[in-house]
Amino acid sequence: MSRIIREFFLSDAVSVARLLPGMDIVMADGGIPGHYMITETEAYLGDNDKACHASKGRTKRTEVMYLEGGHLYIYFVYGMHWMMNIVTGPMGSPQAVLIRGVASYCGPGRVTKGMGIDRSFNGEDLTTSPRVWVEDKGYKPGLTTGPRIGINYAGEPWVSKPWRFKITEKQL
DNA sequence: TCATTGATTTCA
DNA sequence: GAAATCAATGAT
Repeated sequence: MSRIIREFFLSDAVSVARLLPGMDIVMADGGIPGHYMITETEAYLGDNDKACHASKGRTKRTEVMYLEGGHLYIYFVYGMHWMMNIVTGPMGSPQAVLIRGVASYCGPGRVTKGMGIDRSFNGEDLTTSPRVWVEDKGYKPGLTTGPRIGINYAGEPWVSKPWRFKITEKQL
């Protein structure tokens, strides 16, 4: 096992988002145990990025994004779906990588549902938590980049930033 | 394509 | 306190 160290998560969100696809999220206790390969991510650059929740200012919900990289940011949208993000960058820099997809699951809402994640994982530290962490399996998949989804409200130039990263080959 | 859904945020 | 918002999904 090779848990990703904190240093990795202290990079900027775009760099982390590029490297995460192909790695495994390992769920131990507290959720549905298993390995979940990340297949799709999106980068959110906090204060610079109008598409990021934190760009509007620090609130109770977004304050997790201001922690240093390696923490989970779990939040609820549309009354149905939990979204899973990994905070990146140093303390005080609200960046995060949204996990849009993992192997065997389709959309972002399904990720957390399938893994059994709930709000108790908000603020979880991936570098020290005994129940969830990320492993690098050494798999370097081909990646496709594209604009992010569901952020039209952010306006240009954010809507067209190629900050979405997806494994080229269809995994199932 | 459209209705549903509920935590969070914002306004009075 | 009450209303509007929203990084989506599933049914139609």
